[in-house]
Amino acid sequence: MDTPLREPTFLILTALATEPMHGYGLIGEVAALSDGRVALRPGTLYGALDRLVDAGLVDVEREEVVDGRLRRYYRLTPAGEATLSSETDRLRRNVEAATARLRERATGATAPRLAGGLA
Amino acid sequence: MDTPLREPTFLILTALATEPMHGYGLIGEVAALSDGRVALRPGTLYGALDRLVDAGLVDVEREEVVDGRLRRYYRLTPAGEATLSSETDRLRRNVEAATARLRERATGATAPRLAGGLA
DNA sequence: CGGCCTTGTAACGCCCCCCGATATACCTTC
DNA sequence: GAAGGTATATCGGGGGGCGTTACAAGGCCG
Repeated sequence: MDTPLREPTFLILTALATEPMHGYGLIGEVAALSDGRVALRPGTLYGALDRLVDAGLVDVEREEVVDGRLRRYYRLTPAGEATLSSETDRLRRNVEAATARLRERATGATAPRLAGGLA
Repeated sequence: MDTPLREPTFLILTALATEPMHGYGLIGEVAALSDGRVALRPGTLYGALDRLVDAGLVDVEREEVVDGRLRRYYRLTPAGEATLSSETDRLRRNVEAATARLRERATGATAPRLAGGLA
């Protein structure tokens, strides 16, 4: 998994950063994190969790049965924390670059810094 | 296009925010923007540009022939600027959420705010 | 008792991205 | 002046994450 994380995956890791949660609970947590913008469906969620477990970014902390339903609790691994951290940095740099250029544009500036500069 | 932009597309829009550029030039500009992390290949670039033009986020400003080679200059449209702006906001919120949780975790805090804490 | 809620499973298609190969016309090199 | 490299754009194949839909199974509520 050297591909950059997509939004659903990123938010799942973020949700798990605080404390372990079970799959279905993540649906609500991710929705809360994203102000309701990202509404995960089961197919998306469990597919992503399986991939994350395969990649070693997340593991199963425990399973319990509540009211006859299985609850499987997922937890962020140290590798998952490292990945979330570096992905966050990557996104932050992109946000800063875009913000700078949008601001520059808004003020009508006409002096590009990076453009075509270094071959 | 209500799907979130992926990184290559996002960086292309960011590169175009400063001034119109031709396709091949964008390869270098996106590389510079991302500190060399994102090295677009022609197939990726032009595919993305075609999709962006179809979506109305980018249009062709002009074409010129230099040294017998065609240069097609692409420009950010108002819709493209709006999209880039809102995408940037979205990313910023994600970055802030992840940063907060990672910091909370680093300091060993055990008081989640959003999480279904009372389970 | 019947229907809804909760939690997890399974199968299928789409779309974006990645890559490699190709076309062409200059410019350099010998 | 022919051969090869460079700049610029095009085309087609393939893969992986995500969305979607349907389904299973057992409690709770009316």
